[in-house]
Amino acid sequence: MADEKLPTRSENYSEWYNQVILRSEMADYAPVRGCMVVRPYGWSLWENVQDALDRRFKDTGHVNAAFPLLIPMSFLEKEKSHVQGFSPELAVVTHGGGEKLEEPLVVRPTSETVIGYMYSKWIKSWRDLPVLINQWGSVVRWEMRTRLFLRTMEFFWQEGHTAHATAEEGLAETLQMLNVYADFAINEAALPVIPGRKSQTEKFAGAVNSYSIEAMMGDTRALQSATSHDLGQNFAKAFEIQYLDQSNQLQYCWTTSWGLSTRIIGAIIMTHGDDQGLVLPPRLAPIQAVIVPIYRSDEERANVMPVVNRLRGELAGVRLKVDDRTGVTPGFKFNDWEMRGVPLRIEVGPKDVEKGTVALARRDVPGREGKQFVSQDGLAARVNDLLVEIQAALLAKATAFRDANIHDAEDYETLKSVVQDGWARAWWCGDDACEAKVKEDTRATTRNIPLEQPGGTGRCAVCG
RNA sequence: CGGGGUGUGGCUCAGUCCGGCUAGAGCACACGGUUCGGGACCGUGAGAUCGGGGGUUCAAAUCCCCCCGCCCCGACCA
Repeated sequence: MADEKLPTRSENYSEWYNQVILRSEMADYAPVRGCMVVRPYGWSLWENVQDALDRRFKDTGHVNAAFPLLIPMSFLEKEKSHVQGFSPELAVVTHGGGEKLEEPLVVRPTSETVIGYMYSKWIKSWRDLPVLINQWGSVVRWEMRTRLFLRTMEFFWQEGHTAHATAEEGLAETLQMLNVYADFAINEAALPVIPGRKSQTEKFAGAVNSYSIEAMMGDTRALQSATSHDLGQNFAKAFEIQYLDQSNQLQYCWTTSWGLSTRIIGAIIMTHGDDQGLVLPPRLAPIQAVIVPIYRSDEERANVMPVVNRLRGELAGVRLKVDDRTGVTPGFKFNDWEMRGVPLRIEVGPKDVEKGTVALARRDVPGREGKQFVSQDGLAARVNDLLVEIQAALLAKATAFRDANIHDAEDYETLKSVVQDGWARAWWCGDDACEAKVKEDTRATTRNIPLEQPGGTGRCAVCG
């Protein structure tokens, strides 16, 4: 709880981002460089993310399971492009039980290989398909540069791995889960993401095609917020995941994988946060509303607390915190909860007790304009309505910001200038050379190819 | 790994160029009092092998040599 003001978002975005995380007590630096400790407040947000996703996974027929952390090196080597893509960032265990291991083990950077190995044992018949399994856990990638939540060496995520009988089913699964992510991002996290397909150079190591949802951060940079991969038969062939079809023919399965990580928390912070700190979408916020009782004397306290306790009871359906800390002033508490992004603050003081009111302050509208005095009667209904309203307002604001920073580029000059401070939406012929040229000239990368095409000329903005 | 910075109580830093007495400040922390509707104030107190090692000197946070850590930019990426 530092007393100093945050750096403003516009003045130093990355410093602002770090300070918001540290001061809101979401996470902390670990003793190992590049790693992160997720503190209870941050983890609580992650649990809400997990719940929202798990509901969706179960609705689409998936079940959870757990696979091992350590994977024999030889497993990764079975899929050529997979090992090529991941080998530079592997953490490798060479010793165990005080002795050098015959075969090194890698700490999983992702689990396609072990899961593929298990699937090959489990799947024998078309009756076994589809296999729809998800795992919650953490993975390790030896990143060169790290940032809290956005890119740490160990990160928490879920990874779904499915096996199907046909290419069509595999693709349908890939797109279904992409849509699940988009639905989650938009409706739970209030992130107006754009779902689409990655270019061939940007796709996952070992995939036929990768799909992603891309979100725009407050500095207009893009953040890949979840991915869904159509693995074709690449992993099925590497691990011999085969089944007998109805005509007794041996067939390779078609597999998919999809994942969403704690990076989404970074996305939420960067998208919604402001100069006062975090702004959390009500549907995911660990604390949706905080009651700050205000009193000076024991007598005032005796008048205020019964009202606070009554309101606490009435707000039973809301994730609520009553801040009864002594020794800090109400003004301090206001700022403290704003830093933590709590969507609604309810102030109850002696004047409110007298008038039968409370002060209601919404986090997404800074300053006085976000504060109103309302009757204690019907407070629960009003709070619930406001939480819905705030959720919608955050999405609307982020959508407006995103759209204001996406520019159509029909020719190369326009494209080059537009990507300096926003996203360009441009036609592309699909050629790697054009993609490389853009990256060379502007350092901008292709993000994804939206599933819904935007119209326009249909002529490549790079090569004409 | 390349380029640029930086290392001094828990945090942010001053002091280093030009060596000098007991290493300072603000915040945070503990206790007491006054406060309390937008980050309170006063007093008292605790807390530091000045990143590590070596050297020069009567004397080193400060000068010299070696090592280490961390931060930012680039290559990599959920």
